[in-house]
Amino acid sequence: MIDSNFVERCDNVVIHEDVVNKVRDQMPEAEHLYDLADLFKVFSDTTRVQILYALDLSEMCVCDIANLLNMTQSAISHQLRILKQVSLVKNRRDGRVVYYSLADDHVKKILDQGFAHVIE
Amino acid sequence: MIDSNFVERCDNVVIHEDVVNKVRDQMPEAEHLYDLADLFKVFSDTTRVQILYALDLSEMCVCDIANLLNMTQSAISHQLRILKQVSLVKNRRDGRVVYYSLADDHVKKILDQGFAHVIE
DNA sequence: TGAACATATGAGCAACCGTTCATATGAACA
DNA sequence: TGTTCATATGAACGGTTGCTCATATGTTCA
Repeated sequence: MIDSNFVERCDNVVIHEDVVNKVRDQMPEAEHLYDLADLFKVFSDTTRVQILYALDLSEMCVCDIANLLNMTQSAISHQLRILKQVSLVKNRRDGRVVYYSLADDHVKKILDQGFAHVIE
Repeated sequence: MIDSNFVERCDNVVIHEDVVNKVRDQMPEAEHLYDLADLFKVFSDTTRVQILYALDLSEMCVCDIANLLNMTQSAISHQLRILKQVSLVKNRRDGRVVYYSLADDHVKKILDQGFAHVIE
């Protein structure tokens, strides 16, 4: 039960001023939370999640991924560009073929943490 | 170095057929990955991330959150509805006031896992 | 060098999303 | 009971996003 005094009407100021002040003090920096939402945004598309899980199993070239997911080479390439921009995947060139793989195992940890919540 | 034979031209079938088949076998169910992307979608908005971090610090009513984040009561209420639909927050009513809190500590784990990646 | 091929990329479009605005709901208090 | 107030919600609008299509880039090989 919250016992802080009702300071003002809600549509003007706050109801529980002390609670709001306490939370405001302890909140992480707004910029960090903005970056955090941006990070999750990358994980919020089915195609990208599928790509990341595929790359966790094996490094793959663009064409293989396109065939695995039954999608256009262009669509996959666009998504890989996004994943690379935020350093979730890295790539290496071997002749004409470009192989992609996960940038680090942190990526998998984030995926798995969410996955655990989904399969329950 | 991947040593599988080049089976077909890329724009028709696959390059590394064995790799694609192996990955296809080991991939999590497509439906799970779809749900996973949907879960991350909820975390992919700054407003919702701020709400979740705030609720981790203290249960709060709609009006307090609106004031904390300097946003409309309506906007916050819409977002809380989304968070409740996917069971990330719960609420209790006390008279006219509705207090929201995190549904479980799994939510914080997902946030923190991402946060660790952001602040590095 | 020129043809073939894997990949990258820019423009454009349709679908989705988060906000605002107006209004409805539901509880308290006079 | 009627007014007040906290919250909920539907419609609408502007911005974002993921795909397609066309084309560019860069490497190989004849």
